[in-house]
Amino acid sequence: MSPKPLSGAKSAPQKSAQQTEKSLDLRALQRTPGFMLRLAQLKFFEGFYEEFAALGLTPATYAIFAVIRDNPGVPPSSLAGLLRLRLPNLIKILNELESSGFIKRNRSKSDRRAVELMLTPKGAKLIAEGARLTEPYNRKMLAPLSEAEQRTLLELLNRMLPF
Amino acid sequence: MSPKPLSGAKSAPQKSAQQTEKSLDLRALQRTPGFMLRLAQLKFFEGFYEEFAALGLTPATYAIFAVIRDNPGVPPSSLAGLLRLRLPNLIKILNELESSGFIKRNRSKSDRRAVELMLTPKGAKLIAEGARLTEPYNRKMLAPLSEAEQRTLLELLNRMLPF
DNA sequence: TATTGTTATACTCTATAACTATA
DNA sequence: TATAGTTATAGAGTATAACAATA
Repeated sequence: MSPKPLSGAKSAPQKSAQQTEKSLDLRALQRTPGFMLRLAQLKFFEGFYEEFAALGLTPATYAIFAVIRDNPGVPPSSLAGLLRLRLPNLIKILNELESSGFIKRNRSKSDRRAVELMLTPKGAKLIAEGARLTEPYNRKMLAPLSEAEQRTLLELLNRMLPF
Repeated sequence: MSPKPLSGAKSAPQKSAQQTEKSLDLRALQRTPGFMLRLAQLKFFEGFYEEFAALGLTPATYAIFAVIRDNPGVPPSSLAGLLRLRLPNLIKILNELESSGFIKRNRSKSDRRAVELMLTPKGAKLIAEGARLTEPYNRKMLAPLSEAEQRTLLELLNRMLPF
């Protein structure tokens, strides 16, 4: 199947005047996976802020909470590597989450340099509430695709990445 | 560029609380399209900077050049809407591209507020050189997928978005 | 000496308000 | 008055360097 045609076809050779947004030739960018991925990611992030604003969750904090929930004791360095955040930038977020009472830092007994991250009950409650919004949010974002296509998209993204 | 495994890869077994990066449970995030899209986009952008650094192109300037090339006379407002950039941020980039001699601004005859953007020969040459790198770059980024899967991914992304 | 976490800081990207010149 | 473009500026997000504590 070929990429969906534009809302307006390429306007013939050239009018010397300006183009309106609807009649632009965007085919080159539509065939550019990096550009389309950026637009898709923007759509998801904008939708996320709308959907999760009431809980105060951002895409970054949602991911942080989810990883700590599923991996209690995970150290900041692993978390940073996984989420593709630089450690100093993650530390700033962790400081806020800890001072707000959502997470707790324990020093490892076996290596006192290491930190073990845990959710507090307050943090666990927050991510549980967030998780309840996740399915309808994803469904809304992926609405133009059938359920089979949604699964295919997710599978292809996973295969593209070194997980 | 991939998150490097922590060097603590000693054969010593881990304590119950400590998680190494390799043994983390990431299934929740792997099932989260927004997170996977972010990782995929990061991969494409990092690869882009490596591949196009010699030309001085960034993902943003590449897209700007491509749209002006295919739509000479396009106004900044349409370009911004299309690329999901705020107009003031686009203007800054356009100022640099113009003072470097890659693009030209013409005032519209019919509406003297409006600006028509064009590539200079220097700009046309640059995007032509960039376009030659595009196919091998995309192939490299999408290497884990078959060609049919690459087409499917692109089609699904296009269908997800309001083009 | 090397590693984990942390602080400080700079740079890029993005967002908002206000100004200009035309309409 | 409204619109296209522009400027100035503030805020996120992201990057590197250096330090403290521990190994």
